[in-house]
Amino acid sequence: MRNATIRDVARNADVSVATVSRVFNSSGTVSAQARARVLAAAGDLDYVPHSGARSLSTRRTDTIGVILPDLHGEFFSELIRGIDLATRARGLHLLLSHSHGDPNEATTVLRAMRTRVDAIVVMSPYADEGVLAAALGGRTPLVLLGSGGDAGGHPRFAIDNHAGAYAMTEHLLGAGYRRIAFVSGPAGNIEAAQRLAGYRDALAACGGLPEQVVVGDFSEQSGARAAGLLLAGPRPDAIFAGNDMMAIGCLQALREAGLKVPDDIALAGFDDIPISRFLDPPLTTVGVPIAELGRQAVESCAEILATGAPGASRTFTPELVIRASSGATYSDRQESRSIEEEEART
Amino acid sequence: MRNATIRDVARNADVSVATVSRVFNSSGTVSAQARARVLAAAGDLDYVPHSGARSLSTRRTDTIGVILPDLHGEFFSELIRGIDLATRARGLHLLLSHSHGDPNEATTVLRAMRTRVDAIVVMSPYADEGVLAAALGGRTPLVLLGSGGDAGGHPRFAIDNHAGAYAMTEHLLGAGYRRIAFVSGPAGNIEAAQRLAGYRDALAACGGLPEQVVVGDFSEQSGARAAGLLLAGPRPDAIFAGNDMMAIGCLQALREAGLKVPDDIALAGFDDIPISRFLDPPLTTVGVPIAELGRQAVESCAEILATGAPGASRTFTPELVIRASSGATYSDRQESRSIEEEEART
DNA sequence: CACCGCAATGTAACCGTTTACATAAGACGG
DNA sequence: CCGTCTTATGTAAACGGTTACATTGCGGTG
Repeated sequence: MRNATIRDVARNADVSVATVSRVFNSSGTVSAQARARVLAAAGDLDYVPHSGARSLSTRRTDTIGVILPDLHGEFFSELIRGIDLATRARGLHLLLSHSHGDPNEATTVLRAMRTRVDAIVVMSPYADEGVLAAALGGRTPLVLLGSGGDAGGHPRFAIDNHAGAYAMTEHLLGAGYRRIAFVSGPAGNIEAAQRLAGYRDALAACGGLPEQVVVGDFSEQSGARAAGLLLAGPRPDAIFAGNDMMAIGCLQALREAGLKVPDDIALAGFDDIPISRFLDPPLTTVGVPIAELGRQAVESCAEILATGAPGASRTFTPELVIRASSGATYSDRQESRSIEEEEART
Repeated sequence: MRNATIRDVARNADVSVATVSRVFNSSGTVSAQARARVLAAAGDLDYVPHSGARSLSTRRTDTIGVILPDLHGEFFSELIRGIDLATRARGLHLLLSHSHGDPNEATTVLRAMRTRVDAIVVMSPYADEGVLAAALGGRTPLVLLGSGGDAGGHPRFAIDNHAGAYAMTEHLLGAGYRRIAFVSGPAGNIEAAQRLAGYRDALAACGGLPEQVVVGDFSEQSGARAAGLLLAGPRPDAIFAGNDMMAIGCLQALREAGLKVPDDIALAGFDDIPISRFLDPPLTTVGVPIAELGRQAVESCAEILATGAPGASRTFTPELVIRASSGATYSDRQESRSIEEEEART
């Protein structure tokens, strides 16, 4: 009940193993008759080439490894969806893992993945890229997802968090809000820091309006907690949450406190995860092309594998998605989603 | 710049390859000195065993393959999270793919995965299990996730959709609603059919109340569409959506129609995805231990790999999660989540 | 002191592919 | 009718591990 090997197929088809291999790889030349016999024999034996043996001799695995910081919530399911789409389109497999912020853990995961994949996509908003690259021994191509420190020559696909947060803050200011609070992502998280900076800079540019910041951890729970804290002090007239999940938490806390959004207090998020538009009120947020980000990271891997050289990095400038929660004109339907992009060599 | 091999390590540590292998596999006996030299040499050379070579000789890949029908939404991200947790805990890798309902596609995906994994978890609410098993040639252990036809001896981890839907319908009846509409999942989807049957049977048991069914496809959009249709006809006093995503779509459509939930119309969902409790009003739904389902499927794979024999199937009896959307007492906080389970040999 | 048992280690076959190279068989022009 | 080219095919050596089996050295025993 052993699995059939290429030799079994060769024997049954009355050809050599080389011919069978050629048929399965569409390489070299094979006569029509031989090909037919091989395929028939392979079908009979239910032959599938052993991927380990193949990768041993070709030094390829046709697999892309993906390491994400977390797997909670819709952001990551969108990201995985985009990644899966791209790998499928290219006939690649997808090996998935996650790692929390801990660089040691990330290193372990990377090393374990190293020999099983041809390239790795890492989203690590904490760890130093140098550490990551070192864990790979410089041999496995690496593509970075999300903002971070120096990319060290690896392609990076990120969004311009500062610009997004700046634009959103400007939008809220433009709508007349003056006491805008910000619910930040966790300390040490680079994306979170950039969003916070965008918010701060926009306030500063507007005559130095006072800031009000509460730190969360990107989860719904922390958003609810943050809203609670904000309501306890001098009440802001708008809350800008560092991501949509926290905005959802805020929304719930505000509701429980008996406040109407946006009448009593405006609310905005960041990411534009799919549910945002289904909230009540629909959430004004910063539109991030999540799935597209994943897709391009995989394409970039494929490019490295094909050409041998790392391709260009790309920073997406996110677009405001104005919905009812910020009190502005309800314009959910317009949502053009024409993503501006900006090319940049690292 | 070749990757270091076991022979390089052996040479540098002045031992044989067998000793190096023993160190890396904690097998056989190795003296403390030899072990130290091997580890030092391996560190110097940044040696990582080639997984292809290893799988070629051990016939193991230490990888679990997972095939899901879709990757949209929070249900799947929860499922993947549970699966990832379990694989990590066991030192296994996770190869992920998805396939739509099409059995041919599922077969292709399965065959492509076959040699790369030790066992496969498949969630396929459409395809015939026989087809799946055939694609594997009976050699790769298979664990099924979700309801379906005959499992053919493979462990199956599912929830009792009928019981869940029946209980929810009873709950709505108990709350006084009499014109309860059901938004069903797509035709041909077994889980959807079971939920529909549960709804029907509960109505029948209650003196044969009239049913009102609209077919959706488990997406938010289809939920919104369904609610639109229901509002066009004789208006129900409660809507029971076949999953939470469609309930979210319904919620939005109802809101746009100017109806208050639950005052004007009650609403219930199925799955208890994490966001459900953050909706306005919080959604009454059928609690499914999503991540746990994924976790157990992986554990079952591990069991097969360890013992060689397929373990027991398990059907989870879901629990009602009563929140405000059904108009009953607001009891979100209680949510005990003590999952009843039911053992069953297939 | 011969012998046994055991711990530590080495040797080499094998796992299932790919592929460089060799070979064979026609086809064809001269 | 013979080189030469082309096309089709076969042979065997990698690829990098694991592991059965052989070997060595040593302490303990009768």
